[in-house]
Amino acid sequence: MSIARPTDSELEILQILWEQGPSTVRTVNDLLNEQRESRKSVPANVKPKESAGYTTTLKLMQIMFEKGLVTRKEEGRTHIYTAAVREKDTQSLLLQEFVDNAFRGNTARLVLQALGNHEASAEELDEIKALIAQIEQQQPK
Amino acid sequence: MSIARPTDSELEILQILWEQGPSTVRTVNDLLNEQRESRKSVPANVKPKESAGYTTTLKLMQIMFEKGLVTRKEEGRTHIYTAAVREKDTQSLLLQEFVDNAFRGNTARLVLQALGNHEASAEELDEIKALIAQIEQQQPK
DNA sequence: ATTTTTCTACGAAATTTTTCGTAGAACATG
DNA sequence: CATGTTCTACGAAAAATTTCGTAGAAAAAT
Repeated sequence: MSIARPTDSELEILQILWEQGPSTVRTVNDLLNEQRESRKSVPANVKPKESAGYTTTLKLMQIMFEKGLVTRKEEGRTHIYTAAVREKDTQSLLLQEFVDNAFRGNTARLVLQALGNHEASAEELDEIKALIAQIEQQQPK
Repeated sequence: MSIARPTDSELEILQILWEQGPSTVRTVNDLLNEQRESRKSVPANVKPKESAGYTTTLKLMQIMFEKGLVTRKEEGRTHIYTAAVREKDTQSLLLQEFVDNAFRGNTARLVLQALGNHEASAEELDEIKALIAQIEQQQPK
């Protein structure tokens, strides 16, 4: 069986687990709401979500457990949740899907669009140039 | 009022309108199902959709009309639909949302990931290098 | 002139995703 | 120990998206 695709809400929780490491529902819920609060001011944000109730987050994490997106272990009365999928792998999966849906599989156009929209720093550009050079090296011609 | 965000199914229809230009529901539905049929063989495809019934596509396009994603004009008994949003603008919107959700706004990482996953051709790489050079020119240092 | 096909409109079922209320157990606090 | 807080479990409502059935008008085919 392959890795289940996380929904948007599930992804939000995974982000926190990746960043924080193993956490309780309480911690995840608190951080989630902090983030949502601060993102309200970001102009580029289309539809900022409201603060999530505790049981909402709990239920989501239980579903993620069933799907195999997270593992958990009992620590006294509470559960400690850990991401069961790697950030890179998940991003790769979602990116593949996204480039198919929105760019018809044309990765180059996505990259160009991303670079075009975005105020790229010199460091970022250097990083990208380095990667390109590396790819060119591997597949010469 | 801002541009409504298309759902996945709506995006699929927009893709066809962008590619074909103004079309009837019949045409869109036929092409849609052709595409879905051929995509079934693509291995990277997670959950290939089934063939869509005619009224399903009709209903979707009616909804898109209400949302302002498409315009239409009567041509005898039938309607000719036209995309009311530009492909670039829509991609830009969706990309912004995606990079926020899946990469926490880190565009550089998305670009690196995209280049890393993808078998980039020399032409694509050249194109990207050219754009980078251009950006560096505009914001020297 | 019937019958069959092809449209639109539209309500509503089916699905998927998200949110929440309630209940009961464990724990903490006074 | 009584009271209030904090857990999990779980059903089910709410919301968002997708799919489809039915009806009626117009057009095409027989």
